[in-house]
Amino acid sequence: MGDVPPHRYTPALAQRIELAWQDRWEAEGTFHTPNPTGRLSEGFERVADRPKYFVMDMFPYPSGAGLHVGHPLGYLGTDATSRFRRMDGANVLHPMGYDAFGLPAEQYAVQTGQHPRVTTEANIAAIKVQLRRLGIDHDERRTFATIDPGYYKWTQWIFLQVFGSWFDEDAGKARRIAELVAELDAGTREPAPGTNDTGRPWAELDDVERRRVVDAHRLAYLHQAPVNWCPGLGTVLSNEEVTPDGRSERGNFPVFRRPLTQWMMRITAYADRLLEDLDRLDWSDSLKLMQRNWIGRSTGARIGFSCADQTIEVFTTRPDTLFGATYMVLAPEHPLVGTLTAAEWPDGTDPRWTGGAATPSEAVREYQRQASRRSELDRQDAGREKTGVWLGVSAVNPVNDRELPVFIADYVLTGYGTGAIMAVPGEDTRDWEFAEAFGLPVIRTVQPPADWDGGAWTGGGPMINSANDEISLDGLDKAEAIARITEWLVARGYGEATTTYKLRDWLFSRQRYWGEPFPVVYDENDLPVAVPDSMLPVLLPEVDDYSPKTFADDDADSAPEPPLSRATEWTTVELDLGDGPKKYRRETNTMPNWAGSCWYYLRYLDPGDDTQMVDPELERYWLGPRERGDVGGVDLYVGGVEHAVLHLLYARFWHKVLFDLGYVSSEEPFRRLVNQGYISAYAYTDERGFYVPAAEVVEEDGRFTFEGKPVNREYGKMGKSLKNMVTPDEMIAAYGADTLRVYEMSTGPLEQSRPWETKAVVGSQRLLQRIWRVIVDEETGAVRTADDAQPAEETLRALHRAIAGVRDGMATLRFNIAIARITELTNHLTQVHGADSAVPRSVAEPLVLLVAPLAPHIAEELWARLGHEQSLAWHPFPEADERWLVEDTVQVAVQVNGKVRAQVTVPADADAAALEAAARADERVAAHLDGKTVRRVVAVPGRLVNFVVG
RNA sequence: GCGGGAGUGGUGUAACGGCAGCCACGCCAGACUUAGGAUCUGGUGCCUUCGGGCGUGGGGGUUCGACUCCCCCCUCCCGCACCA
Repeated sequence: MGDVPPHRYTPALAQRIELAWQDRWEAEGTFHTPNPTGRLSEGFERVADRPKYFVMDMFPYPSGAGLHVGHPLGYLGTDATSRFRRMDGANVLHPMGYDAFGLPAEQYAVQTGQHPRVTTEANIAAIKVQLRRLGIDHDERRTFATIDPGYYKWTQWIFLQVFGSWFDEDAGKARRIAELVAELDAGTREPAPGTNDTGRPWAELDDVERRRVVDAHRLAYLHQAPVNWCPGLGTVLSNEEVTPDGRSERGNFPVFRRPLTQWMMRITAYADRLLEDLDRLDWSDSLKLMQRNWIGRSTGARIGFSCADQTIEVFTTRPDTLFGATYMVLAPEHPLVGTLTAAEWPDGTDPRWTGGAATPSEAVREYQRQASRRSELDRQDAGREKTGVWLGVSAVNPVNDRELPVFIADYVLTGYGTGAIMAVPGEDTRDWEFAEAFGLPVIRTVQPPADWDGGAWTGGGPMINSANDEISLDGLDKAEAIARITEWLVARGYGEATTTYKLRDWLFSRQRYWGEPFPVVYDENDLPVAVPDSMLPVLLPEVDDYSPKTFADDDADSAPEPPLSRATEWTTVELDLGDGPKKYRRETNTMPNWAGSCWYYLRYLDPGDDTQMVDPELERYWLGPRERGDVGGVDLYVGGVEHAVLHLLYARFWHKVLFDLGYVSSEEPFRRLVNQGYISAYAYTDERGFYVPAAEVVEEDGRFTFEGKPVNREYGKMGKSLKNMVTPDEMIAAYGADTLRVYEMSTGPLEQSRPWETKAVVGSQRLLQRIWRVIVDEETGAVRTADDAQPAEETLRALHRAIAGVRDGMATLRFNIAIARITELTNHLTQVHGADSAVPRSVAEPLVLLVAPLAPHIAEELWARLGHEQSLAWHPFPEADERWLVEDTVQVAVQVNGKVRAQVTVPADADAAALEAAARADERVAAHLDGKTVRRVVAVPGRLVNFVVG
């Protein structure tokens, strides 16, 4: 054991410093953020003239799985940002809460045999300890969990606002349901299409019928439809929670379609606004694109084809190709299939069309059976051979009376458009493939290029073969042709221009225990009734068995059984809802776990407010638009890209409803959003393919060995199964939290994913040790700065360059470049001022402040040792002085034909002529120019000179 | 298949259209040391006949000048995927 100087910045010293400062921050309420009004407004006068800055992480889900060093990455990024903005003069709100309802928490609880509240709260406590140990500057007064009754009371309240609203298509916004009723009563509005099954006028309906009509308008409505039933989880799932191969995102269980009555949220009403407002957000293009794709708006036309005495409605984005339709296809599940199917095959039916069956109905039945069995699982295979059968009938093309045989085929999906298509093999690849397989004709209506060698031509070109007695599209381009034919179809009553979306309404019911109960009861007519606000929250009852009834994974015929339905004392309730005490039946489904995360950012503003969801004045202050046309919202929201379509779409939807109803002044919840990268790690397998502990693998000459035996290196997620997990606790024990923070932030821009490399962490520790040594004498512990010394000019330049660089890195979330500039400054100081030359205080102090957002504990400690009594958390961040950013003299490169041949030193303000003269005076340049003709000279002041010679 | 993003030393990365590789890891050498897995200093893209030459996935182009802009191609990652 050698002599470590007694006052070196060792891991042990780092621990002591960190724990002490964490205590002090808490005791002094250093990170308490004052609100402009209300119960958290103490101290606001201190920050009243500051701009506000609301920075947030996607809150964690305390699932109980172990935390590794990748988890805090985003939190460290927002923490550095929050600390920087606070020092730089903003009133910063940086809160944290916990998303604690939902499947994983419940599953973990089931595994451990404990009540989900017990395990969830224990997990939350564990995360809190870790966040505190990392030194994160959350305002702990504002924390909450979605399972707190004081929180979910307002989740339920928001549900009731959604339930109490309808979407007025004319106004393009949500309105109160009472206004709908008033307009229906007054006769100024008719029920929306599809909301009145009776077919009788509103005035003639009885109370129950009227309520059914009204309920069908609501933004939250009960709907019987095929849903994603997951027997393995014992619950239904939203479309967003089902993977493309028909499995649950959580748990990877098979999912089946089966009809059920469930709560839905009418997010489709907001499809256009959700799509269009993306343009107003400061989000990455890739994220916006994911949302655009999910919403999936496509414009086209709806066209009716008559077939027997029915009309087959199709949706197409290419009405211009209508003359090229040669057959039609319905989805196997299409409702008209039964009615349209002919009694028998006409003579001479192509055997490929019959599926080998004796009659059309037999063929249809068999094909439907196959299709349902195949379901989602291998429908994904786009390259599969096209299959289908003919119904034995033909429809008529309204444009030319051509007979179009009608097929069913599983390449047409029930859920999209109208579930039926007109097939145009000439211009659609899928239709071409089907036509090939079934021997159907092709009519080209777009002229393919001369060298086109067959197949569907989906590109542009002039229209051909597209004329009848009344209209000709020939020669037109696609856009004109679409406009012309749509006009014709509308005029003749054959169709209309229309828009469809991939986005479906949001399935909002879950047959689970661990979620928010619906604030809804059912009356004697089985119609839903809102629980009055005064009776919120509807508390989640205690039950003996909170685990859901699950089934064999593949038991498609099983039916959901919500755990709450077993709480028989709870499910029926006597209430007086204004017409005397009556018995009601409670809703036994619970909300999906997305509900709680849809609006939590609003609750941070004052989680203790029991009188309202959010104080409008606080919302305006923290989230309101900054200027006309601004969407408002959280100033910086950091989280994983996996929430691109789930949480972020749902939260935007709720926010817009709240905006329409006047509860919030901002149009969007998250103004700027950044997806932090992931930390991955190498993993190693031995010759048997088993994972070996990654920490014990050694590298020699590019070879990796474990216990002397060679192993294979893989790269993947960090976790127990790959035996490559590294925890924050281990790293903090070995280096301290500040080192871990600096290391994680130094490995790249926040958005970037990166590999973990434990052996590189020491570099960050060395940096902090050097900074420590700049200020503290390792032998005596005394502060060794020179209080009155004037820094050398060179040192001042280094300092101000560092300040400018750190500010740039902080603003752009590229903490790696901020750290690089701090390192440069530190290295400069250690070089200029060796062991016996003190660093001027006027340089040491700004250095400490620059480091503070990234390594706050060591910075506070050094700041205190420099004699400051106050925490530096609120101290102004250093400003770069332009004077020291510009050099008096600069080195410029001299190029000859673009190649650097020399460096010359010139005054910084030297003009082009002076630059050229200086360059020509350099002997190496002269040598390169000797005997050649200088054709052109490019001299950029302060940058370079380039001689173009011939 | 469609759409998006990215390819820079052994590694993570950095470079307003202007000196490619800042900073760090690793590696090499030295200093202080009984010692070094501490610390400090120096070096470290490749090739080289030591003049220099070549280098940002490949190939073209624009430009006095391209990692950066444009076109084609390759590879990897992400998203969507029979969406009419």
